[in-house]
Amino acid sequence: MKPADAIRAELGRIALELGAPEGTDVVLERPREAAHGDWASNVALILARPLKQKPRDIAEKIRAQFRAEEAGVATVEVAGPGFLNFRLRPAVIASVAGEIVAAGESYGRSDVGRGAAVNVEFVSANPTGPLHVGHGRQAALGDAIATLLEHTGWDVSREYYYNDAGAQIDNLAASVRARLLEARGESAEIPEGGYHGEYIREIAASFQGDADDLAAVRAHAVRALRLEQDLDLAAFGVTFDMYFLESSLYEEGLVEKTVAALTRAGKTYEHEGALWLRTTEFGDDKDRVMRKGDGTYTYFVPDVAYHVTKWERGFKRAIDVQGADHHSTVTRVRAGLQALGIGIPEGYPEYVLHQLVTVTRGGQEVKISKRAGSYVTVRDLIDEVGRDAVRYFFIMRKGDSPLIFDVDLARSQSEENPVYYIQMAHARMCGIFRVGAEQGIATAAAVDADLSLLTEAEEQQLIKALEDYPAELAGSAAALEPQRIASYLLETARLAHLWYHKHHVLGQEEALMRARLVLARAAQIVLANGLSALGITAPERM
RNA sequence: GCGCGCGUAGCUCAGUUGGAUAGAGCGUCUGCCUCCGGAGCAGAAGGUCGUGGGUUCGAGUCCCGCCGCGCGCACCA
Repeated sequence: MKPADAIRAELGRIALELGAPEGTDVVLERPREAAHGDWASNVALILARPLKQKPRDIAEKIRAQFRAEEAGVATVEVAGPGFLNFRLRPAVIASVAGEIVAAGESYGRSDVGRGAAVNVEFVSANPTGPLHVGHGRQAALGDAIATLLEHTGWDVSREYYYNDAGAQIDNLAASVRARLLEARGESAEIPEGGYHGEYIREIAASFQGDADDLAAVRAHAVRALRLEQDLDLAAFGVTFDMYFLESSLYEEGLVEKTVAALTRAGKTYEHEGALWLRTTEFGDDKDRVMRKGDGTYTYFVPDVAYHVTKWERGFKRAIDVQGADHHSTVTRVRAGLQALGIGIPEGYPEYVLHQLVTVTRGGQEVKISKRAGSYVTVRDLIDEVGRDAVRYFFIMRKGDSPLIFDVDLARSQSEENPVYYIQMAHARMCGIFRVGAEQGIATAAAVDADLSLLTEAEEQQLIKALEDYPAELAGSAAALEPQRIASYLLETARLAHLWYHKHHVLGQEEALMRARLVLARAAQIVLANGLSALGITAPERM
């Protein structure tokens, strides 16, 4: 049993004895001030109201009844308005290092998801050009969220939705055709809203067939760009379980079927030649057109049909990672799903929206890529700074905030670069074992070492951080916020560097060295597990 | 104008879902150090958490108003 669990159990027992209501949540947290101990609890403050007593009086009673010895606690203090501060025996803290080494790769994982199926949809770019940095942010966020969910017991399916049926695909086809005609010596204009990038010329050049056969041009262009995007994703190391084509919704009649179901449910009406959905019944500020006067559907209708398939495919949760410029779809898609009245939960799907990405080099904003013309591509970034740095930078800020991608910092091999700093901490831990082996020292991180020797302040601090990893992972996954793990890793790396610089492992007296080897291994494991949850490699040397 | 998001140290940002005296890195200042791996360590200065109210034992965190910035407001996607 972990130290915190022992305290929690003891607090729970006493709370019940004092007459606390059933289900009182005993919360333990890390005090901000080190002077306040290793763990603190606010139970006494929580119980003040139901017990109709002063918080400090309750705290005193709890302190009096607390069996410190059994819980591994050295001191219990009542502080401030009624907090209980606990200080653990150093040996109890140190013992955690052994548990981490014993758990290894599985350390930090949990089973809160109980194997339930979750669909995580991300990137979902239109096949009209190479992936841009916004897609990159989605790829990094989506993949990390998916992995975090896997590490907390969910059965995750990564999905990519190709909008291959809309007007923008017509623009793509027309753009390529314009280049084809141009090559044939005819004057041709890229249409309004068309695509001007260099890649359009490349696609035109690789087209073999009749330039007047627009359907063939279109099919060729979509195929070429899907391939292109696959290469972008491969370079990023992201793989999907499912690629879903918007066009298949039409081919299989699912759009029609959804419209019919909505009509049958009585949630639609005809007005001025169009078919409307009563989205105002579900929180929208005005009703929305589903079928336009020309008989075609507005974009959110296939989106609703698509999400119905997610539900019908058995996904208890669906998470969509999108740019914040799409936030207007949230209400509409959810409204459509609710209007169907088929038991889909209200918050389905969940959305993770992110703000814009700005790329800077030398302090100046970079806007242009050679091939894409008007925007920086994911591939440009990966080629320049590497996959790991791109991933870390894209998730180190919460999605709600705009992201500035500093290329100079991302490629820098210095400790100012957070990715480098974290990976370096991992490599250093590995280095201890490598150098030890080279010197012929037995460096097995044996869990039977006497861990009570790990009493230095830096050691205790590092171990406490390592102990927090499972809770950080669970919190990060629950909130769908990978940046928490990014921050956590940075702080943990800092503590690992600090310890490494101050206290040597190799060359110490045997028993102490054996204990420190366990700590080095524990730190290595946590850093590696955390990096892997973010889709970043943990090099053994750099 | 309406909707969503953001506003925390000179700069870049954390802030564990409402806890105690709001933190880190960079930069600045002072003093050490040259170690398994490229520098690091100790300390200092730096804040009205945009602003004004509210909720309560307690607010950076929740609610309302205002200011500023971003995004979206189509029978486009």
